[in-house]
Amino acid sequence: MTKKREGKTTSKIFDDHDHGMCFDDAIEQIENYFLKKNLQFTPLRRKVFEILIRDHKPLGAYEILEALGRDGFSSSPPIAYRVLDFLMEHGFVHKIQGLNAFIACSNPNHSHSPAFVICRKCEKVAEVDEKKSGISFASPNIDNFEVEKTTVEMTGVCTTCSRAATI
Amino acid sequence: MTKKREGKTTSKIFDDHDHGMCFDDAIEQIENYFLKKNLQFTPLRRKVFEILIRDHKPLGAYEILEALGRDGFSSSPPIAYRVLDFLMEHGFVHKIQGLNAFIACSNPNHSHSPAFVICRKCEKVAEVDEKKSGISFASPNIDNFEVEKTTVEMTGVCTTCSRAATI
DNA sequence: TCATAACGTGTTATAACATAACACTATCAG
DNA sequence: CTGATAGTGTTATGTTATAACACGTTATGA
Repeated sequence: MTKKREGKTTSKIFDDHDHGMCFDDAIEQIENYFLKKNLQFTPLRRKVFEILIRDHKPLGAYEILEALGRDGFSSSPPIAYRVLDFLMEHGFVHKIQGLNAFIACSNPNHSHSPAFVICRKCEKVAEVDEKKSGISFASPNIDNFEVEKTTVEMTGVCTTCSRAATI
Repeated sequence: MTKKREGKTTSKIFDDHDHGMCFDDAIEQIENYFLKKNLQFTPLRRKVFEILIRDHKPLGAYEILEALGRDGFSSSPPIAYRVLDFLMEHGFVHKIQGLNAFIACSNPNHSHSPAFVICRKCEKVAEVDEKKSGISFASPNIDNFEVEKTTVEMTGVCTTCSRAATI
């Protein structure tokens, strides 16, 4: 058994969306995207994305592999890593560095450099928009260094977990 | 042999400091800090810090272990991880999540939430000040979520590496 | 039509990163 | 002297990620 990655929270940023909506929308969006780009949205790729969007929480590669195995797919490590790399390239999945875990993108429709809010107790993660969250990178270029990718993760304790701790 | 982590750059942010100065200063600062806090700056802890500040580049835990071994210290994994945890707790070492590597802090004297600029070719890393770099977290609290720790890493290609590629 | 190249999936093996659990010593407060 | 704490050491193992190669399918195009 791997490390637990579960929990609940009522903090607004963690669940301010209709998840049924989110799931259907996301599938449709990703289908259209790959159709338009002439890329294959194969059963394996679809399944991996569904596993991630279903729970809408970060999953480790080996958790994804277990889920694949349960659903009759091959479950040797390169399977998951390859598909995850592919989905990340196209912005439908992000890696949470602080958890060595992967999460489906919440805003695949607009290009963005996402920031993540992570509860270190329940490990729930919210993807927040740069603008909404008040995070900003004032200068995209730092001293002629061309930034290609930014990782922003904010770790703390969500309201639910902090309330639970003081009861 | 582990992955290579070396390279050169002339990008200003990567070497706008006097390294000899930096080394001596850093050692003095950390000594004073632990003295003041009544914490032990043991030979092992000193050595790990020296290894990191010497090169002033990110090193993996196992690279640090090799260096420890060469210098006559024990080199089983927990040795490095424990000392690194200790030094990180006190802000003298940071972990670069994107590289699974550790680097000596460039500004141990003032509390800060550091941001890192990482060249994905030479893997050189610069620690930049939030203010100087134009990075800012406009709101420390997001929807009642108390942020305890932020990870900010910007990956790209430094001027030296991008010049080398086009020649 | 038959190479051959590109892609997607599959396999085995191994590398790279990190921690658990316990042992031993030294130091220090009571 | 005794027990608690801190620091280091050890063995073993857990967790995350990639290398290298095999095989089938599909598209290209000489």
